[in-house]
Amino acid sequence: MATRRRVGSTSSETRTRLLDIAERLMLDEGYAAVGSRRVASLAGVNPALVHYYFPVTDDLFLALYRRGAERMLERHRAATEAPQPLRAMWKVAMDPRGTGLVNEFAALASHRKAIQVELVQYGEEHRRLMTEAVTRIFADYGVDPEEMTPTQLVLLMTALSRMLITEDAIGLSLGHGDARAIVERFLDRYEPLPG
Amino acid sequence: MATRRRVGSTSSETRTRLLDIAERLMLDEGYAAVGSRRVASLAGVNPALVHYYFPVTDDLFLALYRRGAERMLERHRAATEAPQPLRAMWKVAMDPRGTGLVNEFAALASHRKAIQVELVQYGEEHRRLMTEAVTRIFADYGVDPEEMTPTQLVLLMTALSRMLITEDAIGLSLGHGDARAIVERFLDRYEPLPG
DNA sequence: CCCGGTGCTCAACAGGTGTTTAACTTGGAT
DNA sequence: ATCCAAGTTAAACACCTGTTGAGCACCGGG
Repeated sequence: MATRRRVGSTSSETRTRLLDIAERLMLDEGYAAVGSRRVASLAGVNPALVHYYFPVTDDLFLALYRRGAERMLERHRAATEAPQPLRAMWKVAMDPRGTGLVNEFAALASHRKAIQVELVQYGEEHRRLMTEAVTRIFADYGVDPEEMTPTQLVLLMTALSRMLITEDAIGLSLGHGDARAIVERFLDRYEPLPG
Repeated sequence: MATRRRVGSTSSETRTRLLDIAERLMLDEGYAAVGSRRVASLAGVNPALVHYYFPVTDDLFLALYRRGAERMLERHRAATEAPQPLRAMWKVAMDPRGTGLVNEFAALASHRKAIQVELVQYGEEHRRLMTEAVTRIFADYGVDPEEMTPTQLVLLMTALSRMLITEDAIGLSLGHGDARAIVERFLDRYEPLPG
């Protein structure tokens, strides 16, 4: 029963190429456009090859998600070590590629249980790490928790960046300047720019 | 050329039922699950009937979107006339059904131009109306624009409610209490509860 | 009484999808 | 020189999709 078939190695260049294509497809046309046949044809290979590396399509999505999540985690970790860590974190959050993928996966998770589980796991870990980092930074800066708690800044950045990026993608930008100012006024107070 | 086929009346009960089913499907399984055949089978009718009311699938999506958008607009307009209008607006924004649909359509718009156009139009009108209402309310309450501008409150509510509802839907709620407090602390100041 | 329109179905076309099975090719180790 | 394993393909199965053209059943107005 269920003699598992051969599966391609994780370090294969082709595998990476397939993931790159799937990622671009997801950002350009949404998760519904991603599938073994579509990815295969864009890569100029046979659909069966996609299944050689990703036996079922959920495996493709999961691999894509994990790769993106780990990159994002690493970028945020690096941000906490920057000279102005809060600004660096905000910059990472405002990256259209990273946050765009997160948005797409959030939509996908609504009807793919395997993705949902992974999303929640990573989401909680990510939030925990961010909050811990901001807690240290706030202690350093002497931020009054009555003004803003670490959790609040983290969720504020997350919510605003997601909305701004989603809306920018469809060409809606009414009030975006004001929205950014919510976070940036806070940043100006605790991490003032040289100018 | 293009002899347009017969199209069912807008006031038909069946048409409304089809829209209701499409809406539930969209909320439960995401936009990718919505289509003429799927909707037809859930309604227990022939797929051709769906095309009788909605010649092509985009028509279904557009009708669904317009209905939802108008309902949402009306609810928000009613909220501005409530005794505590800011609280009422926040309550409307935090309704999972309405905001859930908005989220799903935002994802859909990325690869359906017709939807995108409609979404931007409605989005801008909605935001404008909300901002005007809040401007009047702020003038009434004497809110210092240094503390918060009307636009900022509108976008803050929108961004936070979208994120909270999206995440709740997949079972991620870390820090949500703190996030809600960002808005609710402001509400407490200007629209204090009786207790 | 029949005529026209409305609601609805049947059956099909044309295409897309995920997935599997077997087999081919190629390059390195033995 | 040969054997094996990895990368890759061709072909097919089974299914789901949007969409259409013709035609059915019914019902109210002439």
